[in-house]
Amino acid sequence: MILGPTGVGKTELSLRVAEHYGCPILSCDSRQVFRGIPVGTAAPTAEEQARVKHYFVAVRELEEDYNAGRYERDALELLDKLFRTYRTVVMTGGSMLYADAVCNGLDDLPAVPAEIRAEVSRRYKEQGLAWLQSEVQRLDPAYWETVDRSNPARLAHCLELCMTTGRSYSSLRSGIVRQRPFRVLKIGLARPREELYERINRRVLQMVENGLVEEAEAVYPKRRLNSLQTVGYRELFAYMDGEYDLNRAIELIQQNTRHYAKRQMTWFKRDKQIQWLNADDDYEKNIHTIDAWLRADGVQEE
RNA sequence: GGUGCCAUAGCUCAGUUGGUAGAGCAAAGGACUGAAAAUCCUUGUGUCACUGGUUCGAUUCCCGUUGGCACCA
Repeated sequence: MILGPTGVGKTELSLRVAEHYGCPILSCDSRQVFRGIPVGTAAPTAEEQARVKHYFVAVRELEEDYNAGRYERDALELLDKLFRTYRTVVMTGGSMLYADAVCNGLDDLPAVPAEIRAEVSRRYKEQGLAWLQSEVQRLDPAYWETVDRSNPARLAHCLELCMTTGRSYSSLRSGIVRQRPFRVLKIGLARPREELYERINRRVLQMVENGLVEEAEAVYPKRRLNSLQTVGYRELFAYMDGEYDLNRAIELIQQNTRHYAKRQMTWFKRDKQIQWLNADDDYEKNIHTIDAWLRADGVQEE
């Protein structure tokens, strides 16, 4: 598993590693799964996909309610097939909830019916955070003790499940780490912060040159979809709505991408299983290191 | 050249009837079990432009200097 903040350079290293082992790449990216937004999500290009077989890139419609749970199931099913042929496969991406779902597993939760979701979001809009808080307190006092009480997304999710199942959300959470029929080597790609931020800034400008604005215009009618609550699109939608000019939108995309990278990094810091590589080192050297790690783990043999 | 206004945190600005100052944004740190590129939490000492004066005490009042803006020549 090759991890790292957005813009560090995961794509090229992953391609080289996959070529080295003659294996496919599974994208672990909550936005690249969708069709229609390749530029803004820095999805692997046609040329890159011609080099190595990719999975989970541009395979879902923007309208679909894709999420970490579905990704976990899809990825496990695919891995089961792939491991019949390959000794090693590469998973790469920066969606850490998705990565954790694959490595550790999520609890089995039922799908929330659309009506319940709509009901919760309507009452939240009408009655605000206080309503979510008092409902969680009432329906799931145990969860109330541990939640981030000012986070509407967390509270709403708890309520949705309480209302769907008739049980408390906390009773559905086991926190069990699943055993997987494969071993995971987590490799982090690191780069000095300042350098990362410069790369991000440059990449955003490159995306605009590659047609990001046109891409956003094409999906503008679908802007309310969850799949489009994505850095690069939200800012351009606001620009199209006349909230600010294009230059401001671009500045905000750069800034919000930096924020996103920072959030990813706090996730990485917590995961002690990650072994780090320097993104500035040459590919030969990094692949050699990865090879050594895999051999030490007994995964690859000489 | 003259007159007026302005100069406070990286940026935009508020404020102190004289007792050394605070918001938003940025930045940094953190949380995260089906919306996760989402969502949320925490963190504000800065020669209050510079020099001198008045004062027990000046970022606050006064003189001057420098810089910016406006108007008049």
